[in-house]
Amino acid sequence: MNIGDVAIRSGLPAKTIRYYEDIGLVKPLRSANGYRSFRERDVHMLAFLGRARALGFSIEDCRNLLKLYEDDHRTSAEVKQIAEGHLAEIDRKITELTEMRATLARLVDACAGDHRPDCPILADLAAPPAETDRPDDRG
Amino acid sequence: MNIGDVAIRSGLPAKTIRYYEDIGLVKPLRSANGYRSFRERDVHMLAFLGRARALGFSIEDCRNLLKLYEDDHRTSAEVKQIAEGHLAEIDRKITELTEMRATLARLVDACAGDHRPDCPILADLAAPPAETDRPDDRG
DNA sequence: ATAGGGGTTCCACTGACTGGAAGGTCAATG
DNA sequence: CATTGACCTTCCAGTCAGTGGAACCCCTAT
Repeated sequence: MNIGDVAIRSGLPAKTIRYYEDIGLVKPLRSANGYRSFRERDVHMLAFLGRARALGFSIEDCRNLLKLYEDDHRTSAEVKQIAEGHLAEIDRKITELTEMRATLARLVDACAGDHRPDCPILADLAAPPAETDRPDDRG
Repeated sequence: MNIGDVAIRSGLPAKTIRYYEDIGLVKPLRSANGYRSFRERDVHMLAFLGRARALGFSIEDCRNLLKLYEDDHRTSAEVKQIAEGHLAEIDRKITELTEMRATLARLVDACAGDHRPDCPILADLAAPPAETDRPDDRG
């Protein structure tokens, strides 16, 4: 099968598939005319990669997951460890974004958004208020 | 002031400060020996940039925010628009990550994580279950 | 013969830095 | 006066996961 058909069947752009070959994730055969020739197994692997990437796994995670997938002697513990690591990373990102969101939403809320130049958003970026809510907070 | 002191005062690595000069965000003077010479205003701008970046604003957003900050004729509406755009982007990312998290957590939960090779995580990546919960679903 | 719709390689670019090499400057010390 | 060490400089390469484009080859149909 040529790359165009594989792109359709795997849902990945042809460019991405070539890139995945470049970095050794798939190893399609070559036809006499130099075209890549994909077997069913390759298409399957590419679809696997597409789904793993959609879940946010890094390419290196994908490489390891694929290796485990192809390994009859794997243990589910190995797979789970990768997934848990990624889950922790996702949680870290969500936390970070949620904190950003809270600050930003507060500032946006405080901003009139009118024709005047006064702006709490810029004021905060220029010099965020010290945390002196409580009288005893670091003096 | 030399770049090392500015790095300490602004909280940004010297490398980053040089990069910010490279892309035109700050324009420090130069001493006779070729060293960058930062004024108070430069330090102030770099701290501003550091806080804007910490809120996740892109460099281009930062550039525009800084321009507005320095512009007496700005309107808070312009600032608010940038912030709201960024807020929407953050929300988009949180949504995306939350969806990934849900799927991944379900799979991790279903995985025994033991010595056996059977693994629902790999099974899902290989071929996610079709959405045929309801009998009439595209069946 | 030519047009088109495939395919190929290779290079450059993205964002926002970061690491490192090779070398210049300066204050303090022996 | 030479040297050490901490600072500074520029420039190049790498990160991550692709994406865009140029220049060119292959195959089929007309």
